[in-house]
Amino acid sequence: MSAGRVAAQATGPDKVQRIIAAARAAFAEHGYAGASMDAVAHRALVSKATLYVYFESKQELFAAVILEERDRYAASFLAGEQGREPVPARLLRFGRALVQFLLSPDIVASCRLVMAEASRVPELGPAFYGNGPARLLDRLAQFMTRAMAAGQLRKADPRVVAEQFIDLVRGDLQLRALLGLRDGLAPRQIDAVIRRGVDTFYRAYRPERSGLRGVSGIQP
Amino acid sequence: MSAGRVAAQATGPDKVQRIIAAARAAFAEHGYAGASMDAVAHRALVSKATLYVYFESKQELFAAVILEERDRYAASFLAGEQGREPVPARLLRFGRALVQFLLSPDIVASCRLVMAEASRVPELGPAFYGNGPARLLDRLAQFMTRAMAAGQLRKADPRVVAEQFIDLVRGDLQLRALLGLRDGLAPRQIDAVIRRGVDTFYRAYRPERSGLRGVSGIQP
DNA sequence: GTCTATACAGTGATAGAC
DNA sequence: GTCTATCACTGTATAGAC
Repeated sequence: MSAGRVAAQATGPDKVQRIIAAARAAFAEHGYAGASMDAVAHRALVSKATLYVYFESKQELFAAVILEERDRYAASFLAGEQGREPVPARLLRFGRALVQFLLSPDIVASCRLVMAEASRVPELGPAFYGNGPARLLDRLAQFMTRAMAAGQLRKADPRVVAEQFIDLVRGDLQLRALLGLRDGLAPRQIDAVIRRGVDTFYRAYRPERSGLRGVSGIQP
Repeated sequence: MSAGRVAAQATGPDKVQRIIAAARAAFAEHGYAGASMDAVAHRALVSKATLYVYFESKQELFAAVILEERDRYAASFLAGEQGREPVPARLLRFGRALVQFLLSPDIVASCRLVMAEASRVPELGPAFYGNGPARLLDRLAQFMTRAMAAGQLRKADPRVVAEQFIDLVRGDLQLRALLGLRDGLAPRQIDAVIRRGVDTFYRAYRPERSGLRGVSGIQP
C-alpha cells in the first residue's frame, strides 16, 4: 500500500471505465430506474459487489455517466476554421457538424436521460447545459463577433445571433430525434432543413447593403 | 350481464379519470419505471386490483396518460385571430401563447416522459408528435399562407416558414425547461427571446419591396 | 480487491371473499 | 366491481470467503 510500486492489479486501471461504459449502455437502453445494477455488473464483467466498491450508489454511478458524456459534448467543433470560405459556406459547414452531433445516438440518449431525471437530480441539468450547449454558444458567438467585425454580418448582439443560428439550423430535428421519430430524419431531409436554416439566417443577418449580391453562394 | 339497466355503481363513471390523473402525477414525479402501480392506486384512492380492472398493464395505463395529454396539446391556440393587427404584432401574440404553452409544467412533464420512453415504446413518439407539434405546424402554415396571399409576408413554402418561426420564437427555452434549468426562464427573459425571435423572423420574411411592387394582395 | 451468496424491501400482477 | 392478501420475481445493498 505504501509508496512506489502501486502493484497494478490485473484488473485495476480501466475497470472503472468499463463500468461507466456498461452503465451508459444500460441506462440508455432501460432508463435510470429501469436499468438494474445487476445488468450493469454483468455487462461490465464484474460482480455486483465490485460495482459498489467504486460507486457508492446507483445515483453516483449515473452522475458519473452523465458527467463523462458531458465532456464529449464540448468536443472539437469548428475544428477546421476554413477562414478562406465565404461566411454562408462556413455557416453551412458548421450547421452540418452541429446537427450531426445533436442527432448522434449517444447525445440523444444522454439528453433523454438528463431530461428524464432533471426533476429528481436538479444539479444534473445545469451541469449538462453549462458544459454542453453553453460552451457551444460561446464559441459560436466568438465566430459571429469576428464575422461582424469583418463586415461579413450585420452588427448585433453576438450571443443572440449565435443562438438564433442554432435555432434555425436545428429546426425541429432534435425534437424529432428525442421523440424517437424516424420520419423526416433521412440524411437528405436533414440537410434540407440545415440549408434552409442557413439561408434564412443569412437573409436576416447579412450585411445591410449587400445590395445585389446573391443571398448565398452555398448551393452544393 | 343482461340488458337494460346497467346499474350505475356509486363509483363507476369518473374513476377512470381519477386513475389517469393519479398516474400522470406519479409518472411525472418518478418517471415511468420509478412510479409504482401501488402509488398510483393510493393516489387514486382505489385498490391496486381495481387498477387492473381498467388497465391491463402498466404500459397501457401509461399510454392512456400520454394520449390524454396529447389532446390538450392541440388546444385552442390562435383563438382570437385579431385580423386587424399588423402581422408582426400577431406573430408576437402567437409566439407568446406558443412559448407559454411549451413551458407549462404539464407539457414539460409529458415531453420528458415520452422522450424517456420513446426507445422502448416506439409508437408513442409519433403519436405525440403527430397530434401535437404537427397539428400546430399545420395551423400556423395556414396562417402564413394567408399572410403571404395578402402580401404581408414574402412568398415561400408556408410549412418551412411556419417551422422556422417556431424555431426562432422557441429559441432554447424549451430545451432549458426540459433540462430543468431555472436560469434564463424569468418572464422578462422569456419575452425577450420571443421578441427577438419575431424580429429576426420578420426581417427574413417581410415583403420584398414594400414600396414599389404595391402591397395589394390580389396576386394569389 | 474481488467474488459468491444472501438479506430485505418493493415490484407488477393475480386469486378469492364480499 | 371492489377490496385484502399474496404470488413470483427483481431491486439495492451488504457479509464473508479467498
